[in-house]
Parts: sequence; structure tokens; C-alpha cells
Amino acid sequence: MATGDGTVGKALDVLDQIAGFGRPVRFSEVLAQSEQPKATLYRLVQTLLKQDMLSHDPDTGTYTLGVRLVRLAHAAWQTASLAPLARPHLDRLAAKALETVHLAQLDHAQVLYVDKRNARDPVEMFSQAGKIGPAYCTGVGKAMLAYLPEDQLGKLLQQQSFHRFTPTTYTTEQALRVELTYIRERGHAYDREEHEPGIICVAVPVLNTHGRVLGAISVTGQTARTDYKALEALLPEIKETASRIAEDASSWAFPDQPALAAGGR
Amino acid sequence: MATGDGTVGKALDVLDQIAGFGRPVRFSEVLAQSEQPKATLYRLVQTLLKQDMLSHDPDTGTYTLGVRLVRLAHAAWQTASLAPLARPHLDRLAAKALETVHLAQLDHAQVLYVDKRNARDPVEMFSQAGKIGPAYCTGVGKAMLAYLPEDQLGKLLQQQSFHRFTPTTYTTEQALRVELTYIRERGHAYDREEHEPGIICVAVPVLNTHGRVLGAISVTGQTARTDYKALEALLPEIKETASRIAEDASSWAFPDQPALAAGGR
DNA sequence: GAAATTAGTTCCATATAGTGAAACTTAGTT
DNA sequence: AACTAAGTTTCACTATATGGAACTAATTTC
Repeated sequence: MATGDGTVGKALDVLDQIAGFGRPVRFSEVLAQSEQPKATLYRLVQTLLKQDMLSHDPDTGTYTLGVRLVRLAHAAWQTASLAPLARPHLDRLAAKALETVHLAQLDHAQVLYVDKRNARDPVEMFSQAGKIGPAYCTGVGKAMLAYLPEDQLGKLLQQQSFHRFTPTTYTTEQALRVELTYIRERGHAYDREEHEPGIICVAVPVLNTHGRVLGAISVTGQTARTDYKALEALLPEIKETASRIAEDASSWAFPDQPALAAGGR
Repeated sequence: MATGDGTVGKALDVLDQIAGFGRPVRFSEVLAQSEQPKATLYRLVQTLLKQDMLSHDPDTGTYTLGVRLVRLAHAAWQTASLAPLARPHLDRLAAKALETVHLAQLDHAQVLYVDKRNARDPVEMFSQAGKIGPAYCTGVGKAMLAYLPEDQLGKLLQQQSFHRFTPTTYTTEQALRVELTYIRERGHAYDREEHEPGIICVAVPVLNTHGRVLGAISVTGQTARTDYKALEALLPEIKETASRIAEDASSWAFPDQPALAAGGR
């Protein structure tokens, strides 16, 4: 928990903490969770309040994440996540796949689902996305790990818990490393009920021009309703989708009107 | 622009700034916009980088908002915005209204649209929301201003630009204040093509139990396709929706299992 | 209704953590 | 090889954050 790093680090930890509650919280609740002494925490909260990163309801004496975060949230979603850019491609894939499609990115040792498309009810959205999961036992997670440079991979693997969720979960770094080799060879990853019984998926990484991992997409099914054969049949589509997303991502990075920048907000 | 406030404030300003670009930026671009001296800015960026609030692409030497923000984004959206909670109510309203429905909240002197429902294509979402607009000449903006306590209202009105967008735009504080009185009297606000020609709307504030302004909802139409009569006919529905949202908001603030809190991430 | 408990806020001497001018190191030009 | 611009590091200085403790509501208990 202790990210340590200076005042800014502490302030951000407070934000994370309050975000973690998922509801309005009182000062004392935060204090109980915090390592910071009362006065320090108090000042941090006050600072964040003045910065509009938190808001305070004087009626109930509770704190919530503030509007400025919501605004930044929007920008982050637009810029830092592949979601908005990948949307049309995912839609197309979801329509063909008739199964649940996920778009994920790496967040430290974990997988962050940034978008999800369900063939049946195409609505749902941001509320659905935002979930996190373990990297070592999900299709998208393994697909991304497989294409990471060794130094990063090493660090991330050390952070994995290798908890056994199901009988097929890889529970050692070595076993996982072998699997990653196969994934690199064939260009896609499987989830063979490694995280949840009855849930299988095929996943493909999204790599930019330099071969760097941007994210991964997957098509998920239930053993009751589908099998590997059916999912594999979709692989050309999935790979096509991944490369289209990668293409869009590479081109948008530098819209060639850097002149506009001066105009700012 | 200079929010001033300590190291945290400066760091957040950097985030805002990078968010403002809406694309990956180089250090020098940020530096050019910044009031901070090179070394200071550099350290701030490094800190944010270490904190995962920014990410750096070594291939292009550019910075983007980081995954941690995307994660916070999700939490902020869930907690700080009325959107997820209002969703089912808005859906119902949109179905009946057959017009565009907006949900907005106040962000300083501006209106932040946190959700938007279009009767025709019910998809779209976070990407669509997040827009901001002026408070003094939009239905939702005026609906919220009308119910603000005087001290806050005074401050906000000073920040309004009162730019004339159309012939009907209120361009003085005084004129707007008169309008606000009427809004309080009848309980709803109109946008009489004050922001965009041909666009009209009725808006209603969402007030919590204590009478505090949480947000506002509106139904928008085009003069070409509809008129005030038609929109007014929807008022009972709109007001009903607003009070339902308010109700939900009040009850969710304190789910009565505060014991769970200890479990947190 | 006085005493005790808990939540929230302010003080202030201290030292830590942030500052920024300048020097240095790449990397890219001419 | 000489020049320029972008990015990074250094270091003496000092502004800023720190946190123990004291203070002030609010609640609760006896």
C-alpha cells in the first residue's frame, strides 16, 4: 500500500483509498485505513478538496471523489485506453462472434478490462468495464505477458500470486513461462477454465508497430454452450480485429496538426 | 491557471495539462505550456510516472495519462457521478420522450454532461458524456443555478462569461437572476434557443433530501421537429424521473453495511 | 446534566522534501 | 567537427509538509 513517493504519492493514495470504498466516506473511516497520522491525512484531504479532486457533503460529513476526477476520467478514458478507438472494431467482432468480447490492458500485475461487448445486450458500458483480474490465468492476461520484454515480464511475474482458482490454473512461474512460449509461437492464448470453471476463451494481443503490447482482446464462451473448435474458428476475425485496432492506435498517436497544441483548453 | 496549492496542486495541474492535449505529448510541449521551470516540471512528471498517473512511450518519447487514472476514472464515474444510478430512470424517460435526454452536474461555472440518452440509438456512452458547456445558457445549467444557495450562486455568476451565442442568450447577471426566480417558481427551466439556434429544452433539477443540488436532467428537441407544448407535456415524467434519481441518490449514500468497509481492496 | 468518549480541526517548532539555476549528456542538424 | 535542441542530473537553498499535542465541537454514557 505504501507507495511512499513524496507528498504527491500520499495524496494519490488517499484518492485510491476513497475510491476503494465506492461510496461517500467519513474522515474517520479513511483515517482508520490510513497509515498517515491524523493531522497529515487531514491536510491531504483538505488539499484534494481544494483541488476539486474530492468533494465534501457538509450535511452528512462525507467525502466523495470530485468532479475534477470525473473530468480527468473522461480524458483518461479517451486518451489512455484503447476503448474509444477500438469500439467500432469490437462491435463488428462481437456481431460476428455472438459471444462476449473483452478488451483489456495491463495494469501492473493485473488485467484491467476497459471494454466489454455482449452479443445479446449490446448496452452496458463503462459501468461494466473497469473490472480487474489476475494476469497469469486469464486469456487476455497471458496474451499480453507473452509479448512483454523480458525485464518487464520478470518483474510482473514476481508480483503474480499464482493462486489456484481451478484445477487447470498454472501455479508456478516456470509452468506459465512454458505456456507463454507456446502463445508466442501460435500468436494467441487460451484460457482453459484456468480462472473460472466452465469459462474458456481465446485471446490475441494488440501490438503496436514497434511490437509493444498495447492490450489484448478475447472472445469468451461457456463450455456448456461452446467449445475450443468454435472459438478457434473465430481466430482470423479476432486477429484481424486486433491488427486493425493496433493500426488505428499507431496512427492516432500523432495526428499531424501539432500546431493546434498551442491553442490549448 | 495557477491553482498554486503546493506540490500536489502543481502535479495535478500537469495532469490537467496533459489531459488537455488529448493525445500523447512530448516533454517539451508540456514545458512550453507550463509556468514551471524545466527541472521542476521534469520531477513532477517523473513522480506522476512512478505513480502510474502518466505513462511514457519510450519509442516516441511521449507521455499519456496512465492506467491508474483509468482505474480511478471508473471509480469516480461510479461514485461521484449520478450516471450509473440514474441510468435505469433515464432509460425509462428516454423511451417515453423519444427525444434526447441529458443528465448533467455542475463543475464550477460549467455544466458537465455525465450521461446522454438518445431515443434513436441507445448505445453511445462515456465517449459521448464528459462534454462541458456553459451554465448560464443551457436548460440544465439554469435549473441547477436556480437552486443554489446565494453565496455559491454569487461566486458562480461572477465566473460566467455571458457570451451571446444567439439572440435569446441572457447576457447580464441581472437578466439571468430574474429568469432564475421564475425557474424556482415553476420548478423547471427552459432553454429557448439560448445556446444554439433551433435547439430548445426543458430541464428539471435533481435535489437531494436537504434541497441540495445534485444535478439536472433535460429533454432536448429541435424547433423543426417539436415545440414547447410537446416538451411541457413530458414535464410530469421528467419531474418524476428527477425525484426518483434523488431518492436513489439519498439512499445509496449510506448503505447500512459500513462494517464491510474494513474489507476494502 | 455533568463526565467521558469520539470526531474533527488548528498550532507550531522541526526537518524533510521540493526547488530551480546551471551544468551535463544525448541525439539530431547543418 | 561545430552547433542546436531535447532530455536528464546535480546540489546548495529554503519553502513546505510534517505530526505530536492541544483544542473544540458533537455524541454517548452514567
